[in-house]
Amino acid sequence: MPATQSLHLSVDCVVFGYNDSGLKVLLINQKGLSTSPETTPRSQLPGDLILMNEGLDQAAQRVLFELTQLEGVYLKQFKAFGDPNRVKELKDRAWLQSVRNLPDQRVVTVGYYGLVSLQDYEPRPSSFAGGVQWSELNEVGPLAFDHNSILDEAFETLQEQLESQHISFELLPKKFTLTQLQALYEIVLDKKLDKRNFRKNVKKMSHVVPLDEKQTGVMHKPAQLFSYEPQKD
Amino acid sequence: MPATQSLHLSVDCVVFGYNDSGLKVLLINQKGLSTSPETTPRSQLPGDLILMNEGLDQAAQRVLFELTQLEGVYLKQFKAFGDPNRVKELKDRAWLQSVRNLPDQRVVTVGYYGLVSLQDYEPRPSSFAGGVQWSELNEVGPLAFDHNSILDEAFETLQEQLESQHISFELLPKKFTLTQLQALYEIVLDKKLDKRNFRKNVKKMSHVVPLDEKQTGVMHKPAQLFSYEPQKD
DNA sequence: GATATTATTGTACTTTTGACACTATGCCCG
DNA sequence: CGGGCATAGTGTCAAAAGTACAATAATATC
Repeated sequence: MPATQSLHLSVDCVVFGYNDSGLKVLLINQKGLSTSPETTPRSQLPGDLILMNEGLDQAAQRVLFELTQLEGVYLKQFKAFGDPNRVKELKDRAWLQSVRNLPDQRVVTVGYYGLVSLQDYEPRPSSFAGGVQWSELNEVGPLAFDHNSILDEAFETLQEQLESQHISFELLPKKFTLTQLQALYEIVLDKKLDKRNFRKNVKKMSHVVPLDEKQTGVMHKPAQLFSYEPQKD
Repeated sequence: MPATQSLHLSVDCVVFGYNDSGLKVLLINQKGLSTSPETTPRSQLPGDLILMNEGLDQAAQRVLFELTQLEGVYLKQFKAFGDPNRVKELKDRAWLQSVRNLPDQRVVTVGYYGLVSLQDYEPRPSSFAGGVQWSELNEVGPLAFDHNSILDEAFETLQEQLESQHISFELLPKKFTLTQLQALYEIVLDKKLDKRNFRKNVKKMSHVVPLDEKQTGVMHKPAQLFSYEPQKD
């Protein structure tokens, strides 16, 4: 008879936030405890153990809300991470000991990526325990645990799914211009796109509909606003 | 302080097997215990709890081997299933009670899909405890737990990834004909393909290389054999 | 009203996709 | 050994999709 299994299960959320100044990722800072040298608090992805009576998607929503106050965010599971030593590194022990009943327990985590428009979800950073920050994607330093890998895989998933899954609109304001949409594509896919060809393609998408409204507050020709209509298609 | 988390983690493998007679899925039969009416043993996907010191991929390989003797199979994680009640249904209790120390424990499972060629991996069904069978995909009856959903999602994943991931070759013998490759595509994608256009496309794939060898044992013009060369591309 | 700034639009070319039917080869059998 | 059978193998044309490319239009500011 095998030994009784004993491990923890968590969810970790890689929340991407977008506005005209670029693509960011939401990180939280581990609380205090910078006593010893190699245990200086690091940033990490918002994540925590799931509760006994909640599903995984539900856990991701709850954990994200509890840690960052973000609510109703588009979240999608993308991969489980289960290396037996993923929380065993020295650098992470101090923090684990400060928050877990069983800090030595193995933890398997289910990764979610999340998408928000930084314009609609006005970011309220550091409003919570330990601090919350939107960090420029390519300025993310070393994170706790294997969170750098999780972040990388989440971004690769985003790149793969951006076009096929109608998710780009989750990163934009409800009303957006085609220039904004194109800039988003260029940043996520990391390549320049031709403006006229891009617009030709968008016109074929029945789920992107023009509104009777134009951009305001800009000092040049205001652009047509569009919105995403999921039902169509 | 939250209650200590206590749950089990398993892996479940949806192994697809292919030969000229179609696409099958590997199921195992729950052992005996058909005492009570609604607890007649059902088939299920090969799966079991992970061990404390193994990774997820490793667990999937081990569990598959222990339950079905299949070794070295292409396995890929596709989704975690964590409904809190996924192992709580009445129909599944008898079996759980017969095999688990803690039959009431919540179980989250990580789903893997697997691919084998039924020609190379000569199927040795019912060689093991409780019986092993290759079941025609559309003749799968009600399975234990949420295994029907897991199977469905695995198949959808296979359909989505077949073309982009060079995985079709895992379902074919090492040496295969273009007709076999096309038949596989037609079955997995569930649509007829044009022979000439299909071959035109294959010729563009540098990882599909013709061998100096032809089909034997057929009573008609023997076809050219091809093989998959992963390094190219 | 001139200027600055971004929005908006079309065309020619290339590449890819999709529809479609006949000839070739090897085996079997008489 | 020749005819029949079964599957292998191959090319062309039209439509659609993708790609490169630049001039005009609308608004705010000064």
